[in-house]
Amino acid sequence: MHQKRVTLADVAKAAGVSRTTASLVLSDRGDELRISEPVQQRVRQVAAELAYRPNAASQVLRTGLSRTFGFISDTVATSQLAGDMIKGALEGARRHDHMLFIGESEGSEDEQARLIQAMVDRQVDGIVIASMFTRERPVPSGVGRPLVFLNTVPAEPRAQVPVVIPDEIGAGRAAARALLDAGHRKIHLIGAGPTLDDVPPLTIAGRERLEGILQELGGAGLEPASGRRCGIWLPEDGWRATAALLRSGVADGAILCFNDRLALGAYQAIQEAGFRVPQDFSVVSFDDHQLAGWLRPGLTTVALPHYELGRRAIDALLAPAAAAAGVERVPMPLRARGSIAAPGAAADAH
Amino acid sequence: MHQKRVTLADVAKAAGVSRTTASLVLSDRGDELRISEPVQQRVRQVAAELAYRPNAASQVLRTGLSRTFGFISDTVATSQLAGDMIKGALEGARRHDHMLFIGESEGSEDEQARLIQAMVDRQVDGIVIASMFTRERPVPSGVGRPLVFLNTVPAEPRAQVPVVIPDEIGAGRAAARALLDAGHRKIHLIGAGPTLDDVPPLTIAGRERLEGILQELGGAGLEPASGRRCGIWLPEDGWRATAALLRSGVADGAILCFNDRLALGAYQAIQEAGFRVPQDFSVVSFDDHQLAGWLRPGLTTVALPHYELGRRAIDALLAPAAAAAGVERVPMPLRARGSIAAPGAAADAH
DNA sequence: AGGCGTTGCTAACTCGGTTTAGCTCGACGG
DNA sequence: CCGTCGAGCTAAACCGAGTTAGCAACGCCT
Repeated sequence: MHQKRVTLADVAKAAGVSRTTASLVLSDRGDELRISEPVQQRVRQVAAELAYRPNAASQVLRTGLSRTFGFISDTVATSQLAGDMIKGALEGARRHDHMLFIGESEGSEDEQARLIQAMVDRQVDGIVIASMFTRERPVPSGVGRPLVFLNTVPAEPRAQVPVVIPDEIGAGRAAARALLDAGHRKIHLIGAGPTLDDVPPLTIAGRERLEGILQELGGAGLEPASGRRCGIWLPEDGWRATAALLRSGVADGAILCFNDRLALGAYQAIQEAGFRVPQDFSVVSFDDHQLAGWLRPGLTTVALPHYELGRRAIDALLAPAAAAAGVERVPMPLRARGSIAAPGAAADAH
Repeated sequence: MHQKRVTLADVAKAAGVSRTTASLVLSDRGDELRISEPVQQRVRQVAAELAYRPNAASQVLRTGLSRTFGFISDTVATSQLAGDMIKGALEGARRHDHMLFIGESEGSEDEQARLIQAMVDRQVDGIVIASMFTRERPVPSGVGRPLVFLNTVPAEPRAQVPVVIPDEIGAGRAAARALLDAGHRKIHLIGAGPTLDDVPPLTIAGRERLEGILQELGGAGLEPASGRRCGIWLPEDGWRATAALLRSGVADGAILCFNDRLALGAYQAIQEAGFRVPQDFSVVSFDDHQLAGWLRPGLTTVALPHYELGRRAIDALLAPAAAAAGVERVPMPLRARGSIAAPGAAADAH
């Protein structure tokens, strides 16, 4: 099956030159080392005719550079979000003419260590350690290659690792601002809040989104009208919290969900209670899950820039160490769809 | 940054033996080539103390085996389905102690050729060519490595490529059977049908699912009560088709959607028209998108076994060529949730 | 004529493993 | 006392590139 590959020696022989000459020409150092133009042309032509391709293993062995990156995430399958992050990383790798190894640690430090080891054995030029939701992780030691944390914050405060994370505080502000701009003053939080103490544990996104929200509301002299913390942010949690909110007598206003899955639950509860989005309730949330575009009406949401995150993480691997160390916050853009209306829209319509 | 790695020569010197001996011991050929037990122990201990790791590039160069597979899909990000497939492939690779390169061709044959080239340059031991929805693709030539088509059918009928695809016909039967078993006789198709001519172009899944449905209905002496072909299978298409169905006067029965996104649209149309799932309409579909578990009621759907597909594709890469050539159909299991009830359930409830 | 610089190319070493062929030493048989 | 055999190990070749040091031929200058 493995047919014989054409080697540099084959090209050299066919072109009637030494391996050295062939190597120099094909790595574009021919001019630098004064190989005559006719010889260069001949070598190039022969190489093309024989469809010569250098053996990467050999280049790696000699140069120590593999044109390869590693990408380790704690879980790949959670959603298309992970896919987008990988997609961004792939594009980043492509731009630098690298290939990408991927691995999944399932959250296990042992498995992660195994993957790092396997990648380092293969001489990767750098490794991205990614999480699917923003959280703290210890920095693996003794890797000996450039390392970047993606959507992940080093557990050690003074760690010298470049970090790429979404700007969740800005996102919180943007979500709140969208509702304020529409004229809303009664804003109910689903997922966390109303105060900074009411945040699910371990989630950095939750805390920072809430910070941003409170900042922006505070700037307008407001506080959340209510807030309900959910331990996990699944649709059913959003449904439950929203149903409780409606049962408490709230009949209109704005609902700010901490992610799109919660918002799906909110939609369901609102519809089941006979209210409508956006006439009775404006809804806004975070993530820009694929789902957001599928709901009726489309869900306005602050997008997690997964693609950008992936791409920038790869770029950070190649940045000079001095420039790279530090936290890069990638902006989260608002995706306006149809779930926000001015308050009182339902009354106006009558 | 790249600290000096410990090499085999270092281990050999520290253990006071030759590189040959160290190599033999560490590749477990020590007994075979009669290296004495004390020497073996010393070599192993020194290797462990120095944290010796063989340089994969060098092994690849010598042996031609890289312990690496390639996985090329046409698109990664479409949904978590792709993620599951990759996850399965990762698990498959892990079991064989391989790493996984991934690449995305975006549907371009040129880009795919580039990726194959880059992977072959890196001496991968095999390549999986995957599609995110089942379709025909030409078989790349001259790869010189084992190749497996995943969720992809060779355009050339006589191509010698192992193929791993989901059993869509069985899935069609299972979906229809689930409705028949609940007592339904009036089954409306959303996405394709009512006859085999009414299938969106290029989608093998559509044709085969329909075949299975028609087979199973035919076995019960039935035909679809109606069928609506949709060019694309997005929620909005499902919403439009279902809304049209309801406007035509249909007020109860069973709706069989060709995928979960269409089913989401169907849910929306049903709810907006004031009907309920499953009391007025039973709904069943295909894919087991994450969404299916989030809907209220949960959507009963025939799952695409993406994880299994990915895993088996990797296994097929390592199967002996004779055994591997041919089509492997992976079963699609029914995920029963709450969207199917007996017909007339709404009337009974009154 | 001899020395010097330039042009154009190559021999030989290197990376870090695997593998083949063979060497050395002691025991044993005849 | 010599030859043979097996145990236990190693020298050296090899995989396919990149890289360093330097050689041969030629022209030019003095």
